[in-house]
Amino acid sequence: MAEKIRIEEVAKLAGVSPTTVSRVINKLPTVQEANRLKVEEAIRKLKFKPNVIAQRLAKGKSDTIALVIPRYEGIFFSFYANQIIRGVGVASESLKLDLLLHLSTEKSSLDTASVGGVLFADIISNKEELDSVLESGTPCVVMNYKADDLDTDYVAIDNKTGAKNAVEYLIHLGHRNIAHISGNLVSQAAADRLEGYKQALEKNNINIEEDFIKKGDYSRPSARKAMSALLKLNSVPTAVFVASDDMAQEAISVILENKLKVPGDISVVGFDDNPICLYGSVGLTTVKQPLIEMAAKATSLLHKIMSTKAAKTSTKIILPTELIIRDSCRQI
Amino acid sequence: MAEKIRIEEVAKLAGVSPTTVSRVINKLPTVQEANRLKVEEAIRKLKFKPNVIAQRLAKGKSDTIALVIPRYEGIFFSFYANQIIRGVGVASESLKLDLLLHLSTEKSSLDTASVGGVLFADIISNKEELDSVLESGTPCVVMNYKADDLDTDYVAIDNKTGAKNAVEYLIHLGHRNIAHISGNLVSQAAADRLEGYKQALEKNNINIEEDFIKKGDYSRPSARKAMSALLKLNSVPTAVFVASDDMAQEAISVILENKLKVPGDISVVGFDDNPICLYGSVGLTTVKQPLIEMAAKATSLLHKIMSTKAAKTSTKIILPTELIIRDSCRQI
DNA sequence: ATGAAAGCGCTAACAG
DNA sequence: CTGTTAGCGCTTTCAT
Repeated sequence: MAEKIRIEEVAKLAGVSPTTVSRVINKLPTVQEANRLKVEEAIRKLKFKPNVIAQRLAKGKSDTIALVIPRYEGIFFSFYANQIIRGVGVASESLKLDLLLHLSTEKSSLDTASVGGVLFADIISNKEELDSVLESGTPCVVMNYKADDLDTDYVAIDNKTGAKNAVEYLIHLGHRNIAHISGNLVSQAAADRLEGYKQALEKNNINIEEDFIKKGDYSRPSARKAMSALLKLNSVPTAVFVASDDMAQEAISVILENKLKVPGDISVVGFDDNPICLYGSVGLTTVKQPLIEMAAKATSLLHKIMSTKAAKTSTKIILPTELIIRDSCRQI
Repeated sequence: MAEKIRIEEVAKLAGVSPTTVSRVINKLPTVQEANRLKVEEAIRKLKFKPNVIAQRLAKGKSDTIALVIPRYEGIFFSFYANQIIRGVGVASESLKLDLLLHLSTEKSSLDTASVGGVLFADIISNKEELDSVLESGTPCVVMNYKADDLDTDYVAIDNKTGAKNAVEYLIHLGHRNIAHISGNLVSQAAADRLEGYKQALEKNNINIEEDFIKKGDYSRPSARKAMSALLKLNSVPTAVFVASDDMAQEAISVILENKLKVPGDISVVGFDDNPICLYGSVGLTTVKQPLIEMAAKATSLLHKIMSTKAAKTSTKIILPTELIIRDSCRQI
């Protein structure tokens, strides 16, 4: 158990006041070179480490950011969450920010006091939490949710256009009976993808058939159920746009189990560009979203907000997606 | 920007001293019921939230734990890391501990001052970090690394027996030419799996052929290289035990690309029970390791250590693995 | 059971 | 450029 040495001992050893030591620690320019050297020497000798907690209390601010992820299984246990955690983890590391991981439930609201800023990974049934953070005045950036109604900065993905492009690709391939298996519509992303699907159809004068729209929740079982239902329709679709790669993969399994071929009988497009879809029975055509980039941008934006005391500037960033064409779709 | 109210305002409103308010907050029993009610009422009215930082400084301890993950790509971007983060995330949530995610690099040593305890997710080239935490006297538990030489508690997986069981299963199926593609041997887990492989062979009087042992690093490319080399051998093995499912999946791809069949020509066993192997061309037989359980156990162990000021008790837990038999191995 | 006073370890305002 | 003096907001002896 190493003895805790305080700034005072360092000061004594260096023959200066605690204040001067503090100045050295915080790299303030107003310290004579000679003194700085003495202090640094003393710090080294004593193996002094400033107590961060005391620093935070005195400075009244923290360089810790919280990443809150809805503790909604479908999202927390997903490719999405993984990417976000990785992206934010790496970004905060390089910005020298401490990262607090907070799995939000409906009640457990984040304690903003210990944190200098908050990053929301999507907003699903935890809007009150966002509100309370906003109200507390803590700097905040939300990801993947275009909170235009709220006074907060965000970095989101253009889900609507991504979905639209995917469906138009299918249409250009000659498909007209295109189904959609959605994600959980409580998430804005899922709703936007559904909307993009509809817009593509409308734009190309294809009737929107409610039977072709099946609600999933991002889970494999829900995709299985949805795909099975689609297969039982009188007129089976020739293509299906699925709101996640994971669900797309499951849909393909169902199709195959029913002795149909992908893309021979049914074309499939996913969403995510999850590496998992590289190793299936057929390379999945999908919509790639820049999750890591979104996470990195959000983190550095938050950092900027935290470090400038400037008046709140509303930054709203929307990142584009990219259609990745592999082998799961065919010309009709 | 909500006004920051302090304990003093609450005290005033309730007509008691700050001390009493503090007692109520900390649920000390020595407060009259009447006063407690008044204080609680005041807290509610003022929406008072104690300042955690000040609490920490005053109490001299923190209920934040750090999860340090080696920032070694092969591990950070793996199924392993995911499971650990999830396991620790959920466990710490329910224990009301704050979770700090720390990606350790060789230099960036964790600042133990702000943290009440530390969890290490494996030890790879960051042993000095462990040492420094240990030396600081901060409570600490390491996962997946049997640090018997160090004075620390740990929760690990019985990799050796897991590997041994997998290889013996292959032997019982009649295989004698069994190869191994290892993980990165700087990790103890990979070394143990290799050791288990060797022990199984020895126990069954099968010669250990160095040509059959290929060193991978948990990455897919390394597995590809290893499997290709194996296929070029004069006597190609009839079975291969691979140190991770991800690598096993890649090995299978290589085998298939060479017009051989799994398990027809070559049987394959993986390690992890990564869901990814459910959806490949063949269900992968694998060794399941209780990662989530390990994470949960480690977290609660750490919590116990942190909350009891008792003398250090050395707890060393080793969790068993389970062989999951699917379709990638055949009788010979 | 309760309050006054003294810190926890550091930073910030203000003189000098 | 440097030291002195107050705090940051809460907990904790120690009397009462």
